[in-house]
Amino acid sequence: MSRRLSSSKPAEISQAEADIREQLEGQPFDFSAMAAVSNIYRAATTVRSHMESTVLAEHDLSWAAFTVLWVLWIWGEQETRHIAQETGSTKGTLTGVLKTLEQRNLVKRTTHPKDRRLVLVKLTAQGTKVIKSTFPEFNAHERLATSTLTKAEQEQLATLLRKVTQRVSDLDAHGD
Amino acid sequence: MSRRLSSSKPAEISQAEADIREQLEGQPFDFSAMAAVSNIYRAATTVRSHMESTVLAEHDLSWAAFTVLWVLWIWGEQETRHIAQETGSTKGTLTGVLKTLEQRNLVKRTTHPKDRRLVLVKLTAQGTKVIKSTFPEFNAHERLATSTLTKAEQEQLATLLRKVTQRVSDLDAHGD
DNA sequence: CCCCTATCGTTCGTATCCTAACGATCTATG
DNA sequence: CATAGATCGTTAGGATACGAACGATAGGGG
Repeated sequence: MSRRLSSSKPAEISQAEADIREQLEGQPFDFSAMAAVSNIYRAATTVRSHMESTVLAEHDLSWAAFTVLWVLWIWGEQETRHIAQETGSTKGTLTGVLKTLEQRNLVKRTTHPKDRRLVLVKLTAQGTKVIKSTFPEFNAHERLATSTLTKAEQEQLATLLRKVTQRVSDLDAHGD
Repeated sequence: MSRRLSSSKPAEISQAEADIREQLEGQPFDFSAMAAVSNIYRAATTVRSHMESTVLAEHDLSWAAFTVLWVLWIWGEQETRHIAQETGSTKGTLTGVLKTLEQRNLVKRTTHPKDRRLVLVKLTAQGTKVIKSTFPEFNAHERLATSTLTKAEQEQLATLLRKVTQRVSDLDAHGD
């Protein structure tokens, strides 16, 4: 929500909490839940924009394009709908990304031989080359980004985040 | 990066790691760093879209508009540049958001009396009413989203994320 | 007192991404 | 077989956000 909730100075965070409680005039509210959500969002935008302006810019790839190449690289030829699931983007978005990637000769689209509604996507030799050279650099930046955490903390961070994602997905699905 | 890295099934995550290592052909890479970053991004988009489609849609507010109102509510009248810092959006984006909010009579813009380059923004009575009614509901959803974590885990999550954000900000600033 | 530089908010062009509507294709049912 | 319903990818339109360029304003140095 606000930079102050992501501050590295504990005093500033405490002060922010006090400021909020003052405005709320005694109404109950969950500060730790708010701090967690705020920081998820802040960290995500910070990391993403860092990646886009460094590694991805060098290789002229958008975040979405990189993710698509990566999924195809690791798991091979995929139907468009599965790529959408894996990358977390919608079909509509994917159409545009795949169009661009195909124009740049990084992926190849073919209609499924058994079901002509489906489209199969796979890396070209050029696409394989690009992702093979981009990924190690990308991962090096991920390593840098998390280098102030111990390995155990990195794993704990991922675990906690999975629980949040899972919980929200359940809420969206069941609507309760 | 991929849904599989955010899976709630440990076996699926382990399998994903194995698949990646296979493609990498022995090249070293940092899985826990990747898992952490992937899950930050996944959690952020999941939570944000949940908020936008529930609480914020009901009150007809975008994520950015909500954040602006919240900052003004807690910390009072602000210069535009400070709002940009707090909310983490650019000046250009903010101009648009503020324009919309002002048209809806939720905020009021005035030029700074001492420095005519600056624009001061504050909530109107209507704006105060809107954020006062929206925030408790927003916070309730934040509480729901993090309800599978203990309070200590929520705090730990925020702490770890702050370290990542801080680290990446430092990287961007010093360029090393 | 007058430029030179810096800073602020706005504007404009561009990129990304989502939703809704659509046509093509497949499948189940009778 | 024929047809109704479901599913897939594409398209079109709109919302959001960023960065660069710009005009207005302020403050320091000669």
